[in-house]
Amino acid sequence: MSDTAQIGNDPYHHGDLANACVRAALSLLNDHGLSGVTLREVARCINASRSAPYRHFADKRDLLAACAQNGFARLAQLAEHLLADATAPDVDTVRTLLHGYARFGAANPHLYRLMFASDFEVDEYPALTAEAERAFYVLQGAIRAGQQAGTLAVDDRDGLVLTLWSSVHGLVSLHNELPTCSVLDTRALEANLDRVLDILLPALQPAPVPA
Amino acid sequence: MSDTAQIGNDPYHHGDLANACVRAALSLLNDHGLSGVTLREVARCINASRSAPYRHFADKRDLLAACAQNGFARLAQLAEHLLADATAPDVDTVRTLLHGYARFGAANPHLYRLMFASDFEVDEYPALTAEAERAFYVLQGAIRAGQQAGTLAVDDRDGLVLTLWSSVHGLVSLHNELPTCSVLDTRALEANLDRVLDILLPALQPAPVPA
DNA sequence: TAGTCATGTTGACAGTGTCAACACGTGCTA
DNA sequence: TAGCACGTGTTGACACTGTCAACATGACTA
Repeated sequence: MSDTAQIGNDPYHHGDLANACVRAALSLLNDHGLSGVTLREVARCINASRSAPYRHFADKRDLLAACAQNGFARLAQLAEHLLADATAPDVDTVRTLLHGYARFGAANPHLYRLMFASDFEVDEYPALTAEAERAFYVLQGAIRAGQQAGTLAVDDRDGLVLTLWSSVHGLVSLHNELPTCSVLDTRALEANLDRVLDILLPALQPAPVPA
Repeated sequence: MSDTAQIGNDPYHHGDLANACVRAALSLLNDHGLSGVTLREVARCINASRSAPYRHFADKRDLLAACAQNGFARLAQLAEHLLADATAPDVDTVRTLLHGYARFGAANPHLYRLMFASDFEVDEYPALTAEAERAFYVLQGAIRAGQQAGTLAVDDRDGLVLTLWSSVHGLVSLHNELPTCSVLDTRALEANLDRVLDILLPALQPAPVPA
């Protein structure tokens, strides 16, 4: 049994239609927003017939869930990449990580909204939820590693990671959805993110070694 | 010129169809989510014809924007109510205010998503954006009043209000959209909110008077 | 009294998600 | 080697949607 799909040889059978659908949908989403993502338009983009996607996705929601999962996967990949060579993460490492997160959200506003505001039920799409966790685990793991290495302070207030996560997500969401809101003070996303992190990250700064 | 619309006397003219549309749409949104809001279904709910809403709303987006604006108005009203008899807001006042905010978001998840994730352009719907600001002004005003009254500490880190707002909004969003996410630790929204506020609000606690 | 205007209705159309029925090609099996 | 089953892609069809033009209704006004 050959598990390598043949591509291009067969004018009738596409070869990798599922991935092609996701890529086309992501492209439409990025260019024209959610309302621009149409099963028929997706099919047109990949030169397939209207209902070809139905061989690979139960319905439109199913395709959109695959797009959201792709987004979470890329977000987690980005986070992992930003931490690749940080054996002892410090405050700056965490700051860099969260800036990368924010930049991803700002660069892909429609996808970000699909990921975080499309009520895919958990039991309906467990793989999606699992993928969504990955990026969080990267942050949590980095903080734990830093704390073990002594490059990050141990903070006994157990809500710090939750607060970090909530505030960064909330800030990205506000910037994407209500960009003129006065609380944002007409500043750029990353400038505001620094304002937020200046408040939250000192708690992770290790105390200087006493003389 | 009588500005009081007569209601019910005329079987042909409705009298207050615009508000009836918003109410019906909000009800459908609450009960069946955004996909359950259909202009035709809205019209059915209020015993009007398919395209009656078009006399009061340019298109479906326009009606949805009115729903979102209604949501922001009610949110601001709630915040103002919670502050009604707080002449000198203290940390507990702020905490109560933010709990009210969170409870509203959790009680109306579909509406909350419509309010914060539906890219209504600012120049397209200036009234919506203005209404969205109101709730924020309530928080900001309360904090300033408390600082003037001495019941809240003056915090010179100018991102504190932004951090509060972002983290509460982000937390509500996470709870509504990814309720099983491990960062939420299977706790209830308001329990998690307290975890977040335990980290952020001490900065607003006035120092005890030195002996 | 006639007419103007806001408001509500009906008919129509293109576009959409979805499904059943059919077509194609690959690989297994008798 | 012949036949068949199955995964994959296509076409026809249907109900539903947003939207608009044309028309109806009734209240106010010159």
